Amino acid sequence: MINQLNPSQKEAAIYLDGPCLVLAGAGSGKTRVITQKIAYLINQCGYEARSIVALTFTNKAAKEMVERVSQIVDKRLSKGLTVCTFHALGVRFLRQEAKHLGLKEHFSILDATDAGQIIQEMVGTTDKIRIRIIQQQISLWKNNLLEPDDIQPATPDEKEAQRIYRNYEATLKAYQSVDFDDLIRLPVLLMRHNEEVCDRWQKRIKYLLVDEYQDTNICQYEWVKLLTAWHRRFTAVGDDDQAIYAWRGATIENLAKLTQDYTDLKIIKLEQNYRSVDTVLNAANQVIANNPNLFKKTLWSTLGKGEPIQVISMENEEAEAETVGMRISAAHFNKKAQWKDFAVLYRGNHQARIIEKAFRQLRIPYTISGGQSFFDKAEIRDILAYLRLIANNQDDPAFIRAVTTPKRGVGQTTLQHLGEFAVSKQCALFEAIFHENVDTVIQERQLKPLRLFADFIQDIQKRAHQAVEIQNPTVLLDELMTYIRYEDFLYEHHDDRSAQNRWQNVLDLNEWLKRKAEEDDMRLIDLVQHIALITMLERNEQEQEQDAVTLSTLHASKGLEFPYVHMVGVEEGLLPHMGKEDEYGDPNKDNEELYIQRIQEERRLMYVGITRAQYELTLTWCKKRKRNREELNREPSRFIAEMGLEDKQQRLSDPFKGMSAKERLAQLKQMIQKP
DNA sequence: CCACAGGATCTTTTT
DNA sequence: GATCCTGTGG
Repeated sequence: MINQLNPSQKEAAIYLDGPCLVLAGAGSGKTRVITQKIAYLINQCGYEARSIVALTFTNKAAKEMVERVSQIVDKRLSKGLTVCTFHALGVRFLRQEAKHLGLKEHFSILDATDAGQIIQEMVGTTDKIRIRIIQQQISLWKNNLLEPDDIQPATPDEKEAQRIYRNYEATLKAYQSVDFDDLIRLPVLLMRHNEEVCDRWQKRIKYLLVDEYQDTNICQYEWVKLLTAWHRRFTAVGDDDQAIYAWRGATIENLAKLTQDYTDLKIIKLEQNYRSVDTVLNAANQVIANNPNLFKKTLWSTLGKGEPIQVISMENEEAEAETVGMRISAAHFNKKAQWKDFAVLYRGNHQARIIEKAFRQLRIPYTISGGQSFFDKAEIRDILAYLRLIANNQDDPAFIRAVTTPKRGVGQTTLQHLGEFAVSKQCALFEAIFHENVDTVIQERQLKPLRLFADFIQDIQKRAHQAVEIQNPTVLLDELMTYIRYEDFLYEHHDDRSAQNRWQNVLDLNEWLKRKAEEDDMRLIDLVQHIALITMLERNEQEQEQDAVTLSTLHASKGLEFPYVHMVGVEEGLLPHMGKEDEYGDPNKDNEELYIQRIQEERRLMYVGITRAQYELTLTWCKKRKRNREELNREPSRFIAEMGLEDKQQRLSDPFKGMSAKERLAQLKQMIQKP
């Protein structure tokens, strides 16, 4: 098995003497190295699977890795192997060590939306931009392992944010909740000042592998360092040219820091690309050459020269979507390629909508990867609020959502009274209902629906905590659905088509929960925490192998590859993306250093996009694009110039320009007949 | 005191 | 197109 690797890959896979950094260019087979290394550890070196941990950033990457490991390692031997995201390991860690942090085992995990709402109340404003800024600031502080007390506020805004941060922390504690950042931060804090816990985890993980290392933030760096401090055996795999999560606190400096912190660090470069033809690779290399880089590397491949890259200018975004669809359609028939050989990549999620519309009209099957999460849908959040409340009745946000959806005669004012009462009694909203003096603030008439609701939740709760065999999750879920009459609720509030759609989502969620509960032998309440980390509903095996064009954001496309790639909206302002000038603070003062760094990150994003293509790459940009109501004139992205496409042949204008629907169709037919 | 209907306002990227 | 916010009716 190991023999199928090239010399550098092999070296990376079998190096075990100490810390190891693998600098893996795009398409250089880094997943292969990681999976082979895991196999090597288990098959050749006698490591127990349970003592190996591999960390990724996305569930998708984790899932793929699990699959690939299972192909090369015997099932019995790979049992107990941990391959998951940083955050998922964080959940596992915190559940196990909850008591050391004054946290209950079934703490809630708040997503960004929940956190935003909490902050909104504390700031006392509806200004969404301001809330976002504060939320981001707090998140950044957390990712840099800064406690409220560590912060020396330089501006009034920062002082305000610090105040909120303190307040926010206290609120989370009261809710028995943690946010996404805490899933990494709290384990670090605990390991730092609890020797017993620290020791236990250090000895439990005998080998650690980290994927996409360039996307780690300070907190994650520290966690890796702590977890491996005892044996110092780990492999980090990354590519500084593909770092695209600085906005989330990730810092490429972590790669450099590694060389400083570990003087015996073994650095291995993977430079052979197994994915792309020369034209694609050259374009990628040319673009990224405009960025400074930490480690010099030159990608090469042996897949041949390839077709020239095409750049097409479009009149507007409708034309763009339609033309891309038609080109894909034509290529699908001409090249006898499958739909799934094509991808359309874009900067922002909102761009997907118009492409979807065009694809539906053209009858092109597609799947959207990334983008709006299944778990962000209102109906899903509703159901999850119930589950969260059942798992943790101190979760006030979940309580508020559940008790008001569907409406059961509990409104704003009642909740406000209950809230004030709960604050005075220092208890959760849910607990306040059962407080003996609650009738002093809430009239009997308002109290009745509250009590009814709380009794029901308590009943389910009691049974949900029992062992799996006694109380099947299926029974509890079905009972919950029946009690809250959610299907009726949906039909009362939406037209039939929409309601049916939403109800189907709920059924899908239920199916998923039931299946998962059975697979992993878990109780319903144990599953709730895992859901918080999942962005997309994992489809069944058959469904995910369907033949369809992939629509994806550039961010979500990392790690994927496609024979034919279209990147749309390659325009100044969109890629590189520019924030609104008048957002906050003055744009002139917006310091230059920051601007340069932002452009560099956008350039890496462009690089990621280009390197997704195996054989053919097409870039499109629009001369006009609608933004809100105004139609703006646009210019091609600077990155197009940077690719150094001198050949004028590569620059085309929309082949369907100015045509009527009928003419376009005729043109398409012609394209299909004549390659 | 509660619920709903219609209007304005967005849209970077994600665990 | 979807979510928030506001004003009006039950």
